[in-house]
Amino acid sequence: MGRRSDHSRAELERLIIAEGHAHMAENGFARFSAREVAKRIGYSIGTLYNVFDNYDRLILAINTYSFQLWTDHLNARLDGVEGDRIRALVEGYFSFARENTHIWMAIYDHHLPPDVEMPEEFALQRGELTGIVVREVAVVLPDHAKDRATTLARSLIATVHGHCTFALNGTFALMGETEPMETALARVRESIAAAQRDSRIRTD
Amino acid sequence: MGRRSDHSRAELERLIIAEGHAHMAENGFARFSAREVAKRIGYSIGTLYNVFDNYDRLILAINTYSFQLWTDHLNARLDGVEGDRIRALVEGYFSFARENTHIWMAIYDHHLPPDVEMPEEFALQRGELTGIVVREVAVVLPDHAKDRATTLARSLIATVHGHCTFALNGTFALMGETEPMETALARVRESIAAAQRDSRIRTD
DNA sequence: CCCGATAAATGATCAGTGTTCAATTAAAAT
DNA sequence: ATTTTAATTGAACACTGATCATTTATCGGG
Repeated sequence: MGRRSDHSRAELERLIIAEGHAHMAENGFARFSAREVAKRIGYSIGTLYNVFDNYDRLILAINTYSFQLWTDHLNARLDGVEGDRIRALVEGYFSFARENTHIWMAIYDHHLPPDVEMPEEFALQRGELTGIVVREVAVVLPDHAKDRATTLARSLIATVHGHCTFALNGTFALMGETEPMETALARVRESIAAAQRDSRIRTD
Repeated sequence: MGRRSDHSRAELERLIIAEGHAHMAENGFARFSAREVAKRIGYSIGTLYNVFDNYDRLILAINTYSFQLWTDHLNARLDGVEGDRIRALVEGYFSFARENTHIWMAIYDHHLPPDVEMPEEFALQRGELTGIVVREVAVVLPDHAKDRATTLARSLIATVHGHCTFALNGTFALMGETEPMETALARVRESIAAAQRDSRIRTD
């Protein structure tokens, strides 16, 4: 058939991402299939490849959408929390991963081949999550240490990420660790406290 | 052909792992192929599937071998270091990952399906790496806190792992972080210092 | 109203994958 | 020499990502 008025290019793109996302949630990265996504949306593989011209760009779009949901999840968790916003952040990181295991893992299971590049718009969307953390870390740092917020935030994300990874991939279970989230939070607290102390020394 | 005297079962197994490991190092998890490994060792796919009766068990064997090399790498790095053994540990973690990117990533790219279980021997081999870290962490903790070494070590491995992951998968580059290893070491130092302080308080 | 022009959608086709298993082959036992 | 045993094979199957000539529908102009 030719042009079908029931779906514009943009709509089709969103449809593919939505259905691809659902398929990823159900099957995970290893069993994901572009053909299956095509079936789900009721189009042929050809059409899917017209919109996303290769597998990696499709996965990239789906994973970027996951980042969007993750960002929303974090913001929702933070909204209205007056006291311990750092805890809310760590809990939000973990709970999204726990409630969307396949989705979360797919983000890190996929590695861009060197010949495919990340669209800038995607990189920006992914960066928003970092932005949230940077802002919250900045709040708990003393004035004279605010400039360290970005560096520290990136590192704390990595710390929490490592704990979250081991929690979901079974490494912690194998090691005997039973409360990964609380452990991650403890590490984050220690590093923030150290940063607070550091700057106090320099200010006194 | 029937039984060929040139390779015993055990030898064949080692040959497959060795050649599979080399193939993994060259191509990475996504482009790894059992067929290609069969070609490399000069046997048919059938033979390969007689030794490792599915793909996951083959990858499991290759990745466990990687853990063995990683453990050796860490021990070599630690050997003779009198002063800063914690730094040696973190540097060893990173340098192995950096020098064996595909190999290291494959360990975490592969997820065991629920119906395939990890052989106990493999789990033990993988646990040795943790053992090294636990011992070294115990050394720097005061006597009254030695019992916390295991818990803390697991958490510190996760911390370093998170930083290493972001260093290799491009997340840190995207964020602007340029010295992931030193950053990871800083976090580790803070947490060890906190553990040392904690126990001092309880002992005073 | 019809007819090109344009754009969207198709699916057979290709090269590759993991996996299976009846058939083959070689060695060992009798 | 013959049977038994075990290792090895590779064609076959159902799938995958990717391609692209072909078909199909819509639209603009005569």
